Amino acid sequence: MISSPGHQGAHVNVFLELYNRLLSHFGPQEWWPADTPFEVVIGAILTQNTSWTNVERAIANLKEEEVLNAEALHEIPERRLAVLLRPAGYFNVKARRTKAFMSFLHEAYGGSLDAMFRQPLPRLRGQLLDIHGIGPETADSILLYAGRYPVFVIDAYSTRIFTRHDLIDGRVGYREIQSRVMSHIPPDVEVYQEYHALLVRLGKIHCKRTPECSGCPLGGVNGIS
DNA sequence: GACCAGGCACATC
DNA sequence: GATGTGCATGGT
Repeated sequence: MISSPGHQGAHVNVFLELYNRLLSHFGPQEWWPADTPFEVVIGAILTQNTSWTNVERAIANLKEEEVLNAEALHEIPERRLAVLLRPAGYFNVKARRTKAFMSFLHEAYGGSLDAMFRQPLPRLRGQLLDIHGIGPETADSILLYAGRYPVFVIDAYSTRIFTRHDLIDGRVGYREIQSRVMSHIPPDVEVYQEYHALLVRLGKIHCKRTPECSGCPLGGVNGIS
């Protein structure tokens, strides 16, 4: 639990309040579900607009074929990779994106994730965004969960929850939402990881389509349930 | 059978 | 800059 610095009545940090309530209600989520940082990176690409259970099947295929490593994934033909990625959906797209990342990793860092993660945050974030198929959420997931950089990940769930509870304006962009959150939460890798995971946990069951969102564990955050 | 899932690139206006 | 569309499997 994080305590709010200026907790003197009128100015409550609603982002912090939300985090504390989620943590109390659900407990630690212990994300990202992966054995290695490399697996986090690949999972981040594969989970784009896709349920995690489908990603798990594709990851299992990669492990089965023993290609879930920097060398083998760089060598494997895109066509054959696509077959293994089939259960994750968009398999042709994701095969291309995975190969694009592998090309970058080898050309820029000799295939070494450790070397890549030695780069300063702004530089590496820019490099990741330049890779075909890696957008803001995928880049930030890689940075936070694989590289342990203190960046907050914004996704469809967090956007919906923040909007629904009136913590942000519904139409602002990714960077705007991200900076809004990060300006309210001290930079801490563990907290950022946990917060994002908790938002996904909540988003799977609430803040979806019904206006009432009955039974929401957040109750009165920002006066809105 | 419709709708959804831990996005992104690209075309068009 | 905003909006629309293709990409694809598997669960509810």
